[in-house]
Amino acid sequence: MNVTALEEYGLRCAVQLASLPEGKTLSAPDIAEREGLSIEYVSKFMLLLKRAELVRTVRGIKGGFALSRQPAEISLKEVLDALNGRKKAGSEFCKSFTGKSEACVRFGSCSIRPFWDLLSGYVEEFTSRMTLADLVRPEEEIREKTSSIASDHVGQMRNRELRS
Amino acid sequence: MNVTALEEYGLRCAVQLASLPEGKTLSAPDIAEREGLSIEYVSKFMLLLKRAELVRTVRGIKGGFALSRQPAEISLKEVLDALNGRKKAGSEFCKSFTGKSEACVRFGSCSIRPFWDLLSGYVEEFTSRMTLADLVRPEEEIREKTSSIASDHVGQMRNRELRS
DNA sequence: CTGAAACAATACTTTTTTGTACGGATTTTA
DNA sequence: TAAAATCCGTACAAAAAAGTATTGTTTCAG
Repeated sequence: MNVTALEEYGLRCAVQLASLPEGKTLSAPDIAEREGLSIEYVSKFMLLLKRAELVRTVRGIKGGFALSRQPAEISLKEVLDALNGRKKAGSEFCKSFTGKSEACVRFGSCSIRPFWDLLSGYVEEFTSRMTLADLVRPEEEIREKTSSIASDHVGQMRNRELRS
Repeated sequence: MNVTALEEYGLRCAVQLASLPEGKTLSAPDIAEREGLSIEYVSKFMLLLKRAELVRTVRGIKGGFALSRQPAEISLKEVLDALNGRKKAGSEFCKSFTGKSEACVRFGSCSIRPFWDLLSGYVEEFTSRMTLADLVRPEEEIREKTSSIASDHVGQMRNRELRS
């Protein structure tokens, strides 16, 4: 389970936009400069973010990129999904299978799937509730927020247990 | 953030061994058969697990593989690390950098790093406390266990907050 | 109106990951 | 002791991901 390059660098570019004053735009060369990345690579990320409608663009000289919504209204999950383009997370492995069999052997009963599902469930919740605005604030405030996400998560799991 | 093929299929093979009666071994062809994977591919995983000393082998005809410890004593983190072979999780991005700069631009102050660190911290804790034994038990018991891991996690975060 | 600077899009190259193939070493069994 | 079945290890091929290059379109400024 690892972070992809697209997620890592694409998120950085998004954070650059999030730290921009309202109404301003930033050009690809500017972002590339600030992040120490190549202009072409930055352009690639920005195109993905634009297609996901997270970013709006201004063309022509003096053009550039800006977030299409407030930083606090854009979850990290949205950003990461836009960059990652729908990967097989968790249960996708059950269908697309590499071996001889048509599908996964454990079709009826499988204890590995719930393991991945629980883990990725937490990741989803965490990234859904963190926003771009959180990543332009000082470090200390992040820890505070994650703590509350985690305790909500526990609450939800308890509820699921009770219902079942 | 996605699960690699090595993690997914390698873990399955490890679980096959975990569900084996004490003292018994399972050959690569057997595992391949049970998982619907190719023998060569299975051999690759088993080699990795052996090198990490999670698995012991018996050579020659009638040979095979067995876990070198009790399933309950082998964490999923150990298995996944063995398969994944030390990837750049989180903070590795700060050093190995793709762009022009020597290292990451945000060297002094960075709020993206703590985000990944907190997330991967949870993943580490989760996978450290789940064991192979957990994955051979029925699904329902997994949920129970994950719930307790999560609430401990919250407790730890609270403590960190208080100390800082 | 023309050139410069920017976004848009696709094609291309390189590197990594995924998965297979094969030859050698080891041990049991007949 | 020889054959068969197994692990061991590397080399190889195919696919995907990571980055780069290039060409086209838009817009501003002079």
